[in-house]
Amino acid sequence: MTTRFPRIGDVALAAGVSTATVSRVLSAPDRVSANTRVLVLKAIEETGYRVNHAARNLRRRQAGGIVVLVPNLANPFFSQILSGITFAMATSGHNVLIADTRKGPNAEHRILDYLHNNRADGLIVLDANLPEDVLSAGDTPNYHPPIVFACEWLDADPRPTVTIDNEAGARLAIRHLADLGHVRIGHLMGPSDNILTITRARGARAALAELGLPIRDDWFLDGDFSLASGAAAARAWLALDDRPTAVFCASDAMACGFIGELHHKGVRVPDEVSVVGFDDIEIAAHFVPSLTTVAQPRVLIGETAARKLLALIAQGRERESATDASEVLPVQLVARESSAPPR
Amino acid sequence: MTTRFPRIGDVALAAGVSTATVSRVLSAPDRVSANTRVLVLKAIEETGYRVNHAARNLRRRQAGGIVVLVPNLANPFFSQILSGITFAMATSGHNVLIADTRKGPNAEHRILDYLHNNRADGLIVLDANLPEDVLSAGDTPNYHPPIVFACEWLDADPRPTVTIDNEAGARLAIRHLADLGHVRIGHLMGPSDNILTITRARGARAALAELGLPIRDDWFLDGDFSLASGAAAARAWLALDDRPTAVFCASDAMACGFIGELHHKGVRVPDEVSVVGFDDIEIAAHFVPSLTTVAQPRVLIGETAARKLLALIAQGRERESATDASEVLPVQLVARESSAPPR
DNA sequence: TGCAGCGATGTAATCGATTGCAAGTGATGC
DNA sequence: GCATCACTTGCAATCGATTACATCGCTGCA
Repeated sequence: MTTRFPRIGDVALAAGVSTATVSRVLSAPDRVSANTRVLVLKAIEETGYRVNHAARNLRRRQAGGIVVLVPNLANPFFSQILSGITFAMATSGHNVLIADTRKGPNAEHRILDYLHNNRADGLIVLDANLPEDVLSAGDTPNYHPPIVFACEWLDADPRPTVTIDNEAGARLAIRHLADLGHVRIGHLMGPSDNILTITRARGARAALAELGLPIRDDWFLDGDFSLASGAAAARAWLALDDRPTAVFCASDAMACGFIGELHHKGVRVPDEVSVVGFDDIEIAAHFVPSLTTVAQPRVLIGETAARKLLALIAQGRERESATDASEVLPVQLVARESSAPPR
Repeated sequence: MTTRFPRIGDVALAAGVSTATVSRVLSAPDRVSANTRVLVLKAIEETGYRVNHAARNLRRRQAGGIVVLVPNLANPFFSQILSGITFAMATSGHNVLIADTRKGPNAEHRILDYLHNNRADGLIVLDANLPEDVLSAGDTPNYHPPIVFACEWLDADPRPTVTIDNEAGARLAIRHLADLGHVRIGHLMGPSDNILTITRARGARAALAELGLPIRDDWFLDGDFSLASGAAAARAWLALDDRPTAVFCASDAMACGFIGELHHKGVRVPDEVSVVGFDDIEIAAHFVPSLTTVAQPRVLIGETAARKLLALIAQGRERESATDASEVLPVQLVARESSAPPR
């Protein structure tokens, strides 16, 4: 507390140059001669100088950070995506703020705060099911920083997205079960208004149709991606008169909840019913039984979204505008113990 | 892009007052008369004004955010702690930056960046196993923002901590197993240099001693809190000539990995061995079998740590200094299927 | 009447870095 | 020998909000 932080002026003094030169060494080193550059760097070292980001951001008219909107931080599926994002952002010097859109009081208010209060230079949205007005580009468009959607997206929205091929993923799952010999295949879905739910269910239906297998509405169970909803679906499955011999779940969490609850009720997987998940979260390989699932390149999704956002931010500064909107990354089926031929 | 953001001056103009008054309405409303206050608020509404945080932070000589250092974001154990932290911080207007200390390239460098580069007004550290120098208070103490340790801590460090009673938690687990009739009890530990590993192992040893049960070094298995290390420990357990009939694992993740691997090898839990975990992560209740474990009040831990940090930050500004350092929160045993009387 | 005291408001300096513009230097070309 | 150009560097305005200090008007009391 006794000594102040060194300012850029202190460095300039120590190096015998102007503050402008010090600043250039920091943000445009090639605009400074090699000699003075080492001089300044030595002075920075000696004084222990650190840039004051508030001052830099003020002058540069930027926020210095981006915000990631996550529907549920507790879901381990997202953490690897975040990993990819922070990795890509670290090199650009942007802070990464993570906001859980569902948890905590007045979550919606917090998000609007991020959106409008120029706290962020850009947004990565992993939750497309936000209240209408929150993401509507219509009102006061100049107040909105650039947005990239990842994983989820809004259907007729022109903004860039980074997604996986959900229909293809669902097809992989259904075909895998069919290949094992299943002909009675059900699907445990996510929340009905969710784009992932829609596309995965569409893929599942399409695959069933192609294979000439029955598509029965009572075999399409409702869930919300959570463990608890998987358990609830297990009870619904047990209550069916005429049960499918295999269930494709739209998330690994639901698959785990489903299997866990069945186990409680004395039903064995895959002996009595095969289960396939979606996401390949870390525990999938360690579950009992280990979970057959559709794997997503999560780190890559995060990295790609981050890079896209950085490009948009840079564009905004140069007042250009042209980004090829969407990127669709591949998925992969990982076969494990939870799926087997029907009895 | 055409129109600039309204500045505080625009609001002042619209309300017919000075910028000082507008600023006061925003940050000290009672220093302004009720009349002008409504006038100013209306003007803010009309102009759509938002404070520029960079300018505010610059003038107030603060960073406007705190950083949370997490050892592994992918571990769902941490997300609820983060939930508590963000909740408490939202009301204070601080941004919350989350940094994974283990993942990504040059993680250490990133942390030092946070620490020294006045990006943060304070730190919450959930990972006490950082490189020595990173957290050493010795060098250039005035460069360090206040730090609160949560969950983990450094042993002879005077800085405030928010923890649980790890020894008591371990005792609960051991006693539970003993109550079920187990006399041959092992312990799967975390990384050897970790304070949680040390205290939990100490509690386990103490409980075994009190109960007059054998304490055998070959029954203390090595792990690192991860799923994979739990699986490895299962193989180690299988390789023992003389096995314990129950294993207390220092984390739920390891317990799941342990059980999963045993299942692969055809060993049933709890029939052939009972397992108790630690943490009570969400999946514990849904695992097969559901996991007996020691539950921590995670949201409370996060909230408490956040409040403590805010107090420290406020203190720093007033140049006082007096915070009662530590807070120890209670734990609770949750009995489920993975523990049962020995055969 | 005069003055202390208080509440409300305005004036202007300040936080610390960035950057447009201009000036200085030396090299190159004709 | 002079104009031109590239390259470095410095000067000083600027980003937008906060706040110490000054001012003003009013009340209440001696």
